[in-house]
Amino acid sequence: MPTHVPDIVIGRLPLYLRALEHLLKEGREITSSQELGERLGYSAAQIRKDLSFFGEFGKQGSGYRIGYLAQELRKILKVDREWPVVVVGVGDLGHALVRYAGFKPKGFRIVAAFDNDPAKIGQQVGSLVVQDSRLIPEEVKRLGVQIAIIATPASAAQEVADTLVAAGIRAIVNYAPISVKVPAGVRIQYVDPAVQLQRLTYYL
Amino acid sequence: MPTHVPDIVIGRLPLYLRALEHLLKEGREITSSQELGERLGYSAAQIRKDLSFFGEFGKQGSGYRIGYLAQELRKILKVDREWPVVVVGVGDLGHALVRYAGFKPKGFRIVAAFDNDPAKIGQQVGSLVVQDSRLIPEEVKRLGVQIAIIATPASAAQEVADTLVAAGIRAIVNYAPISVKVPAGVRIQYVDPAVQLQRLTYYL
DNA sequence: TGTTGTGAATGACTTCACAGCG
DNA sequence: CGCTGTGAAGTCATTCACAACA
Repeated sequence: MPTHVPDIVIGRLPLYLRALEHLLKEGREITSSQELGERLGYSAAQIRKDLSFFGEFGKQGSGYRIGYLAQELRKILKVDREWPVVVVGVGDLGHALVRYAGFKPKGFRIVAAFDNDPAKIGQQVGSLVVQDSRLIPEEVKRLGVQIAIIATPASAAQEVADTLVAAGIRAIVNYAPISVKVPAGVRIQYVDPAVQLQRLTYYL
Repeated sequence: MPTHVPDIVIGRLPLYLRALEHLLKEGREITSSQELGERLGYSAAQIRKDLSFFGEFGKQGSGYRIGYLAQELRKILKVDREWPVVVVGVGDLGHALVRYAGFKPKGFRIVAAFDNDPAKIGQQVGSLVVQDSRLIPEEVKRLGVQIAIIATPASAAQEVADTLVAAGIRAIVNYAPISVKVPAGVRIQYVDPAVQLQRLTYYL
């Protein structure tokens, strides 16, 4: 429905949702843009403006019903369902992501893990068995997966990304420390642990 | 020297540095804002403008000497040295971060790991032994650490952040799925694996 | 010629401020 | 009365476009 929503707004919505879920867990039922903003470090106006891209969710004078707004945000973000996700690269980081308990309650389930190291293929990780990377095309198609996490070394990331995209993947979170090229229409998010730290040292 | 540099510019510099290091590894000596931009998905003008906050690093007609520009960026970002870093929370994710090989070449070394779980305290992780979280204040001071990574559950993150800040930490990367309050002057970066995924589903 | 560095122009995002309504 | 939703204003970021120069 919204004509066009800036990426930067979409990027904040999961944070709003996360804060609402925490409030709910505290037993709260109503909140305000003011309170949300204080928790998250955004202005109240920012939050109201962001939400206004999608509709009217609050009540003048009282604020937002937390459960309702959370559910609306889940719908907007399409996390009112469970998305299957594959992980490629089962080193320490990939291993941790495959076992990460935080995905399930947020709408994601890791359904397959791949590696090209014969020593890792066949190993049990969480409830999954690591599969040969050569099976990515057929498994991604078979499982109907659209989302992948890359956790390989930098040297493998571009080739893995190409394979994933060819197999039908349309969204990638890349933990490998390199930028990869993907065709228009494929979204990608970067998480390089070292880059996160390097964004802080300037200020020290 | 620069009057004031927007955070968003600082946030891109580590990506420029990373791309330059990859180019160097490919044996290249010279690059251009054009080429860098194509690799990273930014406009050439963006890159030139960003660099112009800090000085003049290129040559008209030819471009940038890669090794030189990389070294200048390291100086600007203050990663032309090795920063000690502590990790709090040694679950799967913390474990992977403590052992992550990618920090060292980017200017960081994990010098201590803490957890409050008696089953984890005393365990060897990489070259470190997990210490009791109660030792954070004295260890952070003793080691002179200014940077911390939080990889605890959400429920512990605020208390851990408070302890870290009180101990002298001035920069935090928070992998816990919650926003924490820190006093002005303490910088914080968030990496919530589920949020990264939730930023993608909207577009599917 | 090719590419930088940079003011000027454009575009995008955030904040303001208040009408409107519960 | 308090808080939302939202145009308008203000601020910040990006792109343009070109002089300067190797």
